[in-house]
Amino acid sequence: MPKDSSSPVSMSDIARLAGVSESTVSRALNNNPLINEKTRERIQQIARSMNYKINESARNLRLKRSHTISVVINTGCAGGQTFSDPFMLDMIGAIADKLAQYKYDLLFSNSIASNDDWHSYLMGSRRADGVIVIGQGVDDNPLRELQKLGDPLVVWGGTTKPGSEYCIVSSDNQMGGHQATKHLLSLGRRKVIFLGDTAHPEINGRYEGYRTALTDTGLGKTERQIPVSFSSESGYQTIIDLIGREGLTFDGVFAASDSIAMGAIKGLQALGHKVPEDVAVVGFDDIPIAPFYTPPLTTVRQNIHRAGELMVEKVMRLVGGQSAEPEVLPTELVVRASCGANPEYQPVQEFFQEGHG
Amino acid sequence: MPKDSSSPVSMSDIARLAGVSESTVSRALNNNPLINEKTRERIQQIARSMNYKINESARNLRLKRSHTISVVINTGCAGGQTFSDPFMLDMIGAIADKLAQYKYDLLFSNSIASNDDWHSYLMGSRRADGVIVIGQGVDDNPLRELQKLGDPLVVWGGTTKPGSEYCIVSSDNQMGGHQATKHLLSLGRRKVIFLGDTAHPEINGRYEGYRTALTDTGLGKTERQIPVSFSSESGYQTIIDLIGREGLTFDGVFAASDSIAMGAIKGLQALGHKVPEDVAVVGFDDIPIAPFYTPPLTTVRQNIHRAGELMVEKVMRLVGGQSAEPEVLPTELVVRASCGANPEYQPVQEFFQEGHG
DNA sequence: CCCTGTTTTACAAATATTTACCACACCCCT
DNA sequence: AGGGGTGTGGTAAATATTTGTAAAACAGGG
Repeated sequence: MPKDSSSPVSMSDIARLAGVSESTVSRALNNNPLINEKTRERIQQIARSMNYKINESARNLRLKRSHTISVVINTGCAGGQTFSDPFMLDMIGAIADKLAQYKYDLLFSNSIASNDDWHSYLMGSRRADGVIVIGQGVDDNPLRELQKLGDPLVVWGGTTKPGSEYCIVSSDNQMGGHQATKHLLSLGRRKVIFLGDTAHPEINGRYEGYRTALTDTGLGKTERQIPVSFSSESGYQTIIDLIGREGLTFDGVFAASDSIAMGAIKGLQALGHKVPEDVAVVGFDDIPIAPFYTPPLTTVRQNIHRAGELMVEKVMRLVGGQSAEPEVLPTELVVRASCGANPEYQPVQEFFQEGHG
Repeated sequence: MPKDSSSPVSMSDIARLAGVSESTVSRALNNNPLINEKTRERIQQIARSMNYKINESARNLRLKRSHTISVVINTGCAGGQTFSDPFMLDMIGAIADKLAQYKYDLLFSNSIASNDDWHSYLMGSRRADGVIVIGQGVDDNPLRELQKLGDPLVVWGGTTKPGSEYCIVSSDNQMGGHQATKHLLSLGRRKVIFLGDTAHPEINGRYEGYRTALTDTGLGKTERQIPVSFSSESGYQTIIDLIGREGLTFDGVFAASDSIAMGAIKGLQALGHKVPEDVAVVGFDDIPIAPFYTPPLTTVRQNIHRAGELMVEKVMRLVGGQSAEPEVLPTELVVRASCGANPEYQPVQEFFQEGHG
C-alpha cells in the first residue's frame, strides 16, 4: 500500500525516519561527499523504500531554474492551425529524445502569436531555462528581442539576417536548392519554376540555391518564383491558378517542401499533365510518405534527427553559460521518380539499401 | 531599461515600492476582494510598469500543483522512433491549443518505455497535475496503474477493456470500420482484406466494424486480417509479400490508417495492379495529404480537433476533483477516388464545398 | 469619549529544497 | 594533555509565493 496520496513523502519524512537532519538527506541523495558512504546508502535505501520523489517545484525554486526547455513552432501562420507538416513532428520527436537524455523537460507551445511578448510568455515566469524555436518566421523581431534579453535561444531557421545574432541551426538550404535545381536542369529541363514563400529565410535560402543553379547554367532569365504557403492545398491551388491563367509555360517545378510538391503534382495531374514526362517535380524534406507517393517524390533530404540533437546540445551550452555557434547541416538529393531520372524506382530498392532504416 | 537580468523583480520589490506588505501585493494581483480597489489598481499598475512576472515555481510549490499536463505518445513502439504519422501532430496541436485556453502548460514526452514507472516519471515529482496519453498501446497495464494511483488520466484509445476504468476518449472505430467496409462492399467488392495490428484496441475496433459489415452482407467467411505496424513502409511491404506469396486474391483493402493505405496502394501499383480498378482501398484518419494522393484517398475522417478539446476538458475536470465520463466521437466517411466510387474526384471540389475550411 | 462592527492591511507560518556556516568528535602530534 | 586538523552532520537562512489570523484604522451611535 503506497502512502496516502494526500501527503506525498517529503525530505523531512525521510529525515525523521533516518534520524538525521533534512540537510543530510539532501546531501545524501545528491551523493555529496560530505556525507559518509554508510549513512548515504542507508538514507538512499529509506528513500527508495518509501518511493520518495523529489519535489521539482521546490528544487527549482531554490536553484532558480526550471530544468525545462520551451519548444515553439513558429511557422508564422497565426492560430497554430496548419502546421501539420510531418516534418515538424519528426523534429519535435528528435528534440524530445535528446532532451530526455539530459533529463530536461520539454514544454510545448504552438499558439504563441507574433505580437506577444515572447520573453514573458516563455521565460518570464521562469517556466523554462531556454527556448528552441522551430522556424525563423517572416518577422524575426521576437527572436532578436529574446536574444537581446540574454535568454538561451536556438533557432531552426535559414541564414542569419544582419543584426540577428541568435544561434541558428539549419540545413544548407542553398546547397539543397542548388542540388534540386541542377538536377532538373541536368535532365534537360529548361524552364523550372520555384514554389515557396521567400519571406521565410529557410525558403529564401532554397530560392537562392535555385537561382544560382539557373545562372550557372546560363538560364538566369528563366527564373520564376511563386509565393505559396506551407500546405498541399496551397501548392495545388497555385498550380491550378497559374496554368489556368497562362497555360503550361514550364517543364520543371522545385517546391519548397514535400507537402507543396505533392499538392502541385496533384494539380498538374488534375489538368492532364503528366509527371514527370510533361513536368518534372522535386520537393524538399523527404517526409516519410515521399517514397510512396505517385510518382515517388524526388526530394532533398534534411537530417532532422541530427538537427534536433544539435539544437539541444547548443541550447544546453547556452543554459550553462557557454557560447554556441551556428551550424549548417548538409543536404542530400534523393532521386526517385518525380524528376524523371529514375522511372523504374520502387521503394523496396531503397529499403534494401538502407536495411529498413 | 529592463531590470538587471540577474535579479528579476519579485513581489517584495513591488511591496517595497508600493509601501505595502507582500501579502497585500499577492492579494491585489489575484484580485482578492479583501484589498481596496484603489490600492489594488495602484499595485497592479506598479507591477505592470516593472514588468513583473510571477514566479511559477514558487507559486506551484505553495499551491501544491504544477499547472501542467503531461502528454505522452504511446504507440507502443519503443524508442519513440516511428510516430511521425501526421495524425499525431494534429492531435498534439489541438491539445496544446485547448490547454493554452486554460493557461496550462503542456509537457511533452515520447520516449517513455512500457516498463518504466509511469507514475514516477509523469507525476511523481509533481511535474504535472494530470496526464493525457495518446494511444492505448498493446499493453495497458501502465495506464491501469496510473489510474489506480488516482492520477488524473485521459486516454485517446479504443474500447474499454474489462478492468480498465480510466477515462477514454475515442473515435467510434467500429462505426468507422463499418462505414469503410460497407462502402467497399456496396461498390461490389467481394473479397476485402483488413490491414492493421488488432493488438491495439483502437485498431481492433476498426477490425470489429469491418467484420460486422462482412457478416451483415453474408460475407463473413471472406474475412482476412493481416497485422501491419503504423508506417507506410509496413503497408507497402505487407502487400508485396502477400501478393508475392499468394497472388492477387482480393479486390478491396481497408487499411487501419491513411499512412498504411498509401503504402499499400504503392505496393499494388508496383506489382502492376490498378487502384481502384483492380483493388479498391479505403484508409482511416483523413490526414492532410489524403486528397492529394494518387488516387485521392477515400478514408474515414476522425474529428481530431474535437477529440483534443474533449480530452483537455476531461482532464481538467479530473484535476479539479470532478468525474469524467468516457466519450465516443462519430466518424465520417469521406469518399474520394481510391475506392472507385468517384473517379472524377478532384480536390478543388472539396475545398469549394468547405470554403477552404 | 468609548464601544462595536466593518474595512483594510500587516504578520507569520507554510510549502520542499539547497547550501554557507558552524559545531562536535576524533585522532595524531607535540 | 592540549591544540590543530579532518571528517561528519546539524542549524538556519534563502528561494517566492499564498493564506489564516491578528491587528490597526475608521466610522457611527450612544
